[in-house]
Amino acid sequence: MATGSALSASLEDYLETIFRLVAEKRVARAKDIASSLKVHKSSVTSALHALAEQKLVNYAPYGLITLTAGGQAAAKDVVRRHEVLRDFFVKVLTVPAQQAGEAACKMEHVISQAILERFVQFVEFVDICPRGGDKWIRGIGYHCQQGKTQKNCQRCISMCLENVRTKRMQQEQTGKTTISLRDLKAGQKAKITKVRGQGKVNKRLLEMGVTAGTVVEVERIAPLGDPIEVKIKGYHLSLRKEQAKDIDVEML
Amino acid sequence: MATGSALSASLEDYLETIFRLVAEKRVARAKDIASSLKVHKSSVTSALHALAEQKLVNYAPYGLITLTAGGQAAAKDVVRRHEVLRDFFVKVLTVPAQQAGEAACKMEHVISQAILERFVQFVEFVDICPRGGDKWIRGIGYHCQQGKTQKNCQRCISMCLENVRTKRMQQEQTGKTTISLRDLKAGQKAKITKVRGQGKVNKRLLEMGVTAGTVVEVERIAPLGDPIEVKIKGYHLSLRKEQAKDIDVEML
DNA sequence: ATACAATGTTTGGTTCATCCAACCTTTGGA
DNA sequence: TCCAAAGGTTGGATGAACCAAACATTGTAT
Repeated sequence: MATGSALSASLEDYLETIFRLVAEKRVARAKDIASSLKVHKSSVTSALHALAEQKLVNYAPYGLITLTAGGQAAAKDVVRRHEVLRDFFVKVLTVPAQQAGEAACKMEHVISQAILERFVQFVEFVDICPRGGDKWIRGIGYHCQQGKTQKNCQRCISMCLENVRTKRMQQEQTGKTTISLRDLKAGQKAKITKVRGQGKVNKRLLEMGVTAGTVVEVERIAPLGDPIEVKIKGYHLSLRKEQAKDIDVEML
Repeated sequence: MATGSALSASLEDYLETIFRLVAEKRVARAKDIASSLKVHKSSVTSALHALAEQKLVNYAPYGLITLTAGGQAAAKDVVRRHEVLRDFFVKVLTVPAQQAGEAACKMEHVISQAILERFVQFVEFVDICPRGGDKWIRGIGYHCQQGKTQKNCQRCISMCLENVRTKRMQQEQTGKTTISLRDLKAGQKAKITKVRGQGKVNKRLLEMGVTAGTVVEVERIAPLGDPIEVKIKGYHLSLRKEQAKDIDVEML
């Protein structure tokens, strides 16, 4: 998290691009970085020098370009800001994906930590609160595109209320509302109710934002069910089945 | 709107500051601009040269600093971006006013038109939709501050529904749901249902966003009820009583 | 009126971020 | 093996944004 001295917007862009390229093609080449960022190749060299000086990339002339541990962390932080913003634009403001990405690209460098967390919490709240939910979000979409509110705005609430009631009934029928994170399927969302693990691993989880009340979304589960990829507070996290077992959640 | 060539973030800041200072003290002095922006006074001089070259400020060495018509327009645009963002942060994300202002200051330079309008529409939607409203917003505040959802989230909906019903009954009792913008009091919000005026004045109104479906908020009414200051889509507008008479609205 | 303090401008220098052109390395064929 | 092209680097050069200190102007207090 603490990346030392603040990076310039430009260097953050380079870092982010290298991160994406490495994720995509295993290595980042100066030429690709240049064309991604639409700058001259010589600009890439200078940026690389600057990043190497701050120990964020492993750089040697004509050599392969990779991120150091610190660079990885800094890049992930930038990527997270990007994704949180893009998610918010797409999911809440219903902006087309491409536009959302472009906007996120610029805003990611200037958004403050506090506001960013609020965006995350906002999305979480919409997920959790029965007055929010996807029907409401669709209502926003309609409003934005048509410039007016849907006629059935009121009926919408009744439907929503009914949904809440139905869900509660289902929960009462199955008897338990709390299950383990391990038992979720890909794509499902849930709210964390308790983190039962102990020790330093647990502490690391807490630092990453895995705390009671947080909304977690399962992104992918590896073939044998072991590394479980989840998204929490805009972060992508990879959990072991062992860890997931000790996290209690409540379906939304 | 069309400000010609895009201004740099820095020049936008200077423009905005000059605008605020002029609004506040009638003249902008280099020293005040410098202290507002926390830059050296010599930087102000160079910025002023750049702005004068683009015909945005009236500048003569040692002379008074004022905005040209174009500068005024450009500055208003920046201020609008600032205010829309700040409003969103404060009203929707429940960020403390000062933080919201600081964040808006940075983001105002990089936000795209499209996203900005979405922010505006979002706030409008929350105003209009019975599922949104201030109770919901307070719910977000609670969620953000406490990290968890209010227990009475469901009860909240019922109350909201009741409010909607009550309001509808009130409207039925008074018999008319549509009144003139002229009849609103300061602080009241309403949704425009029809713009009855004609001619070029009307066209200008339409261009400013005074169209059916838009939410309007009365900010201030001058002593004799004539210039009515309203806020529409983040813009501050000053309307003559004559014009306001021809705008039909529906109380929210 | 004059001196001077407050304010504004110029000049020279720094740091970024970028480009261009010329110059090196590397690498994959012929 | 050798060499060309593809890729990467270096060394200016530019322009934006800034600062510090020297210099210029203005208005006002005596």
